[in-house]
Amino acid sequence: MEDGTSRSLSYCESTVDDDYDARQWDTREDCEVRQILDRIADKWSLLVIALLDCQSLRFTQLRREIDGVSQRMLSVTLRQLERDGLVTRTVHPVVPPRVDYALTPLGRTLHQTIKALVTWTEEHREEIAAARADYDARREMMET
Amino acid sequence: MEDGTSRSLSYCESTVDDDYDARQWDTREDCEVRQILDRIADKWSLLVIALLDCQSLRFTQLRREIDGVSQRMLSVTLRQLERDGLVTRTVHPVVPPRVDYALTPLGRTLHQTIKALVTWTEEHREEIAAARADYDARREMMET
DNA sequence: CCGCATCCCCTAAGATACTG
DNA sequence: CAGTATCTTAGGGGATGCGG
Repeated sequence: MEDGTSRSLSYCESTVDDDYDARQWDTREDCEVRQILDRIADKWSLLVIALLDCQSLRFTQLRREIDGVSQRMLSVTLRQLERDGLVTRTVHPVVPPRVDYALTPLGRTLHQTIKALVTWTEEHREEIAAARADYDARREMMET
Repeated sequence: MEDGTSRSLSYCESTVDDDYDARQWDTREDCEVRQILDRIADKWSLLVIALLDCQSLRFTQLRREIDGVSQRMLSVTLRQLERDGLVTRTVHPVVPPRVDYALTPLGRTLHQTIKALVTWTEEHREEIAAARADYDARREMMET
């Protein structure tokens, strides 16, 4: 886990307590936290995890539920989530083929957090819509 | 807000309480929740909000903190966050110019949720790393 | 038929240079 | 210093193919 660099401030819950630095965690692009964040904060990953709560869903079901996803991106996203140990992929050797996707226990812990994000969005969408309208109106004023 | 379609299940906090359907919210691509989610779950937006906790930061400070971001994407991201009412942009008319970015009260409520996501990532990064190694090892086995 | 992998195309992100 | 304008590149969408 340790790399050789001198800047080893990765995830410092650390000694500094009252020094409220913005960077409490490693912000380097190649750091593990950033990589994982980039993955789970992904547009499609988020939706997949949000949908796979308790139930398991088939590929086509997910495709139907997640409006706008291409089969390629869904495939890639599921593969990545499987690799990260967040989703299980179960192939049923039947005709026509049937593949079920479900959350792992680890994925289910993440689901809680994701759900909080979705809930936040639902609760504040009107405020955001208002802010956007306000911003756009202001800009229109400036233009003229 | 209402569109004419019959499928009006957008954001049903609704009557159903124990019916645990996967799709409790509108999954349509053009729906407001999806649009906002795509914005705040964005790679760079997430990091900006995570960094702007209590303090305000200047453009260049953010650029330094967020390793790997281009000035273009940082600029675009900040503009979007400002439009969404999550971030304030304060221009100080001095030479050299100074622009401070800070979270709005609304943005601060989102920060809590974002922080939870970062915390989750930090807490489970070893599990994910292990899952990845396991997955890769398996695939290597299959190949040979 | 379903679940993908592969191809091609195009938009959108990244790097660089330039301006108020 | 804090951005915009320009060019390049790579990642995502759409169609096709194919194995099961």
